[in-house]
Amino acid sequence: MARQATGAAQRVAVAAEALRDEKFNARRVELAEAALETLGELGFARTSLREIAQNSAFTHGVFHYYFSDKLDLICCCVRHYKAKCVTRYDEVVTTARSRDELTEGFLAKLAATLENEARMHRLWYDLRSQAMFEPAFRKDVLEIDKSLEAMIWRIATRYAELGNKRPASSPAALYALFDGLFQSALLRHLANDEKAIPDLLDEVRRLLPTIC
Amino acid sequence: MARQATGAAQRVAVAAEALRDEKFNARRVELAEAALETLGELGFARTSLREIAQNSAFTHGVFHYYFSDKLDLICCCVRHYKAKCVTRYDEVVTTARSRDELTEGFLAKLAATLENEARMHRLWYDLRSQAMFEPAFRKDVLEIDKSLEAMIWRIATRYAELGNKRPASSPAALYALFDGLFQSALLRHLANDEKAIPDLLDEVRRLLPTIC
DNA sequence: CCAGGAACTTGACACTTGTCAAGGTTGAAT
DNA sequence: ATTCAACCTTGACAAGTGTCAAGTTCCTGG
Repeated sequence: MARQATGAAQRVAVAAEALRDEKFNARRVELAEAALETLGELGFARTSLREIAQNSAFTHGVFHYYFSDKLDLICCCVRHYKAKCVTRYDEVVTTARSRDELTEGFLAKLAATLENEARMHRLWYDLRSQAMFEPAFRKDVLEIDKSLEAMIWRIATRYAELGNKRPASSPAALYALFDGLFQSALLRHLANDEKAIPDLLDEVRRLLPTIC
Repeated sequence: MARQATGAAQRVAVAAEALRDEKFNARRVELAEAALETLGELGFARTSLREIAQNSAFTHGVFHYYFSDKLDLICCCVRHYKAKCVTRYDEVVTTARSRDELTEGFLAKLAATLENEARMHRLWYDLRSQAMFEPAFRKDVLEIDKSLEAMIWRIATRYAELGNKRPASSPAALYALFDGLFQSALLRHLANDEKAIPDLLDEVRRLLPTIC
């Protein structure tokens, strides 16, 4: 009976802890999301915890309550960013019924991303560069890179499938190609180059038929 | 005669000033080169002027004598870096007498660069990302990017020429492809992935015949 | 209702940062 | 030999940094 009571109490305790953990994690994500605002605005090098706090509804102390240090916070940001990014084109891929439909859907999303989420993406490129210096970032960054490669691969294989073909290059090469084009377009777009987006779209439109 | 004397004096003064300018610029380059050491080691975000000074033969004050501020110094670094980079493959391109020779020469240089100059290249990617946040960097970075694109294009056109063909893609796409592959390989290499370099070489070897 | 702990705020700390002014050193022209 | 400007060093300054400990508020279980 004592044992049973203990068992029940333990179960309750475990459940309570799980709940607390969940709440804790939800808060972490909230804070990470707030941090991403400032990081996207200023970049890694110029962003301090106090600046993050000032551009949010939180005080700078909370961040130390939920994160062991600055790197921990930013790692959490990077991981959170991933979840939002990696499925961006999946709807287009699954709904497109022809090559043209897929092409147009892809291009439209590409343009919209470049237009509306430039800040988040420049942060991604910033953090990926930071990973070359800071080992703590590497695991997460490499993982996200793999996910993005898979994302591109899903598009390419579907595109090939719709033409009864198979992609002519490896996943790595295709990702390198599109990532390189996007990165260059992003920089030009941020430098107020009006032709950045149309040039990217033209390039991709021309390229798609040649990769399969 | 007074006019002649003035003219001569002016010519002397102009020459003296030119000499002074040259010396001044030479010193700037010296300082920039010293700064590149530390920047390559720590990255833009973690590099301070004092750190740069401590890892060099100079005191931190000199840097303010020769540069108006930190951005000025780093811009000078970027510009100086460019000159060293952009001609890396030119010898291979001009001496190669066959496709195979060009391929092997290119791959060898690629591997050597990744192995020996990883620090300089991660700095380049860092600064290119910084340019997305810091307008002051954009002009130089975009210019260097163009030069690198031209460098890749020289390789591709020569490779095509040696097979009596023409490149199948645009300069922008080819640069995006190789830059993307290199960047990914660099990150993996820095993360101690032993397969980073061989994987890159395999990929490029497979890719080259398909781009022309 | 109240004790106690979780959640959060505040202010202080030790340190680093970019910048600059005041001074020293050097070398060449007079 | 003196002078003067170019060159460089030094030390100080204010502003900003990450971190943390002490205190406050709030909420929930008993």
